[in-house]
Amino acid sequence: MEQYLQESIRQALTEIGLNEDQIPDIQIEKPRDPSHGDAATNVAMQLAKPLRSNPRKIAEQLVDELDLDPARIKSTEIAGPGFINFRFAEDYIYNELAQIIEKGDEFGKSDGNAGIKALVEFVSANPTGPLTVGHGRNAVLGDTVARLLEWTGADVQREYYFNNAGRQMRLLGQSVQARYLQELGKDADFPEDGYEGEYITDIAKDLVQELGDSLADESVEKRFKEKAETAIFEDIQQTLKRLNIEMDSFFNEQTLYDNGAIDETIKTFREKEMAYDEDGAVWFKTTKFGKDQDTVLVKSTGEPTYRLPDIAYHANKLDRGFNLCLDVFGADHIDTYPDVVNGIEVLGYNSEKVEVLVYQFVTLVKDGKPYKMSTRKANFVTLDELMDDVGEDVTRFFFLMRSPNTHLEFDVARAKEAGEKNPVFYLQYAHARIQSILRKVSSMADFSEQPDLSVLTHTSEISLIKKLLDFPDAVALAAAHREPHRLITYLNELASDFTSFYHDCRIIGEPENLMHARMVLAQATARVLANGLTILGISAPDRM
RNA sequence: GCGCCCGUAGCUCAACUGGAUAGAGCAACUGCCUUCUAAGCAGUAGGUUUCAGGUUCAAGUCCUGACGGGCGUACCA
Repeated sequence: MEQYLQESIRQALTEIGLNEDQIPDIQIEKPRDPSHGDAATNVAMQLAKPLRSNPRKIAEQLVDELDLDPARIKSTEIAGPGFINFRFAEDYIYNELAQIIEKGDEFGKSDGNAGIKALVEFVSANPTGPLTVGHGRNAVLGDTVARLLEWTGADVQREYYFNNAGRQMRLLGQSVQARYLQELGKDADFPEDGYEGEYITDIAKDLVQELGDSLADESVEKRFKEKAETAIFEDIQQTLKRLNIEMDSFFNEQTLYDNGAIDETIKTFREKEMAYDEDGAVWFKTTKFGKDQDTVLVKSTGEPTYRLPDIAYHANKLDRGFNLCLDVFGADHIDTYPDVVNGIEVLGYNSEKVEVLVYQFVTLVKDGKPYKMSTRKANFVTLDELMDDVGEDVTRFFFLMRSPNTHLEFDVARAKEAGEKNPVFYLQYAHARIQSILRKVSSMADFSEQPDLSVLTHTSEISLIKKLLDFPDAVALAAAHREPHRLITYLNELASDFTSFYHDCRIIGEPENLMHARMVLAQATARVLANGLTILGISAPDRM
C-alpha cells in the first residue's frame, strides 16, 4: 500500500511538471489521530519551499492529478497545513484480512533484509560464573533482534564469543583450587580478587567427589580451570535453553591465536605503520583516528590486550562472508567499538558491515536501593533465580519492553510480585481468550464456506482489522531499528483493540454470517498475537 | 578534564526519517461480573517534555550552552 501511494504520488508530481530531481523522498505515514485517515503524506509541505508556493495549493494541484484505484483508496483530502490524508477502501481491508488467515504463521514476514547474511554476536560472557540479570538483557535482546532479522528476510547466525585464557580464567582456576583444598581440610589461601561465589565451592565439591584428594598436589591450576569451565559452560547453556535461546556457534578466542590471525593482524598493522613498539609494548596509533591516546595491543608481558583479538575476530567474521556483523554490547564496552572499526579498516575491510547495538545498564534495585552487582564478589541475582521466581516468559518480556537505549530499572521485589499484573499476561490473556471462544464457536455451525467479511462494520471491528494489517510494518520497523520494544508497543495496542472489540461485539449467538465473519477476525487476531509473541520468544498459551 | 548515553504525568516508560490535540502501564478516584475468560472494560484526575537560546511551514525529536544522572576514559575483560 505504502509503495502504491508513493508511486501514484510520484506520477502525479511528474504530471504537474516536476522533474526527477525536484521530487523528494515521498514519506507515507500513519497519522496518530485516526480522524486524519489511514495514511498521510507531507510531500506538499516539503515542496512548499523549493517551489515558493503555498503548501495547500500544491496539495490541491497534486490531488487533482492523483489517479488512485477506488478499490484501494476510498477518499483523499487535504488537511491542516498541507497534509494529504488517504482513507482505505473497505474492500481492500477485507481482502487483506482474509490474507492473514491464508498466510498463517508466515504473516508478518517481509523481505526488506533479504540477501543479508547476518552474524549476531551476543551474550559472549566468559565462563567465570552463572549468567546474571545483567547478562539477561544482552541475551534476550540479541536473540530477539536475530528473530526480527529473520522475519524480515535475513539469514542469521547466532554466535557466542568467549575467551578461556587470560587472567580472569586463571583466577577462576585458582579459586576452585583453593576451595578444593579447603574441602579436603587443608590450609589454602583464597586468591585475592578470587571468585567468591558458592558455585565455586560446588565445583570443588564435585571434584572431591569424583577424584578424591588425587589433585591435592597439583601445582598448576589448569585442571581446576578446565573443570570449572566445563561446569560453568554447562550451566550457561542450560540457562540459555531455558530462555529459549539457541546459539548456532561458539567461537573461542584461542582459535585466533592457533590459526595465526593474531600474528597476521599485528604484521599488517606494522606494515601499514599503524602499530609501533614503545616501553616493551605494541601500540595501535588510535590518535590517527581522533582518540586522545594510542592504545596498547600487546602488553610488555607479551600478552595481547582484548582489543587485538577483537579486531582479528571481526576480520574473521567478515572473512566468513557475513555482510552484517551485529554486536550486542553493554554501555561499558562502547569504547572498544571505534577501535574495532578502525582496526578492521586498517586490515582493509569495509567497517560499514559492522554494527553495534548498545544497551544501557540494568540497575538492580533491592530493598528500594540500587544494588551493585559483581560476578567476582558473588553479589548477583542469576537469571535462573529470576526465572524461578517470575517465569521464562516474564523474564524475556521484561528485558524487551524498554528501549535498549534507556536504563532498565529492575526492582527485584516488584518483579517477583509481578505475577498477575505483569504486562506480558495482557498479551497472553488476549490470546487465550480468543482460543477459548474459538473452541466454543467451532462446533456451532458449518464454517467451511468463505465468509462474507463485509458485515464487519462496527468501529471496533474496523479499528481492529486495520491494526492487524499494521503488523508486518511493526515487525519491519522494530527490525530496522533493532528495537524489539517497538513490537511490544504494537502488540499492546493490538491486544487493547481486541479487547474493545470483545466488549462491543459478541461472536457466539449472533446470526451465522456475522458469527462467521467475527470468528475469522478473532482467528486473525490470535494469529498475529501468536506470531508477535513468537518473535519475542514468548509463549502464546491457549488457556490461562 | 574529555568522550558516549539519558533527562517526558507522583513512579516505570512510549512517541517512526522533525509532522496535526505528547500517549500507555502502575499508583489514586468513580462505575461495571445471571451473556464468548473481570489476568478485563468504561470514565476522572495527573504535563511549561530539566532550563535558556537557535534552526524552520512545523521541535519531546535537530544545533549551541547550562544544570542533573549513568557509563567510559588501564600494559583489566
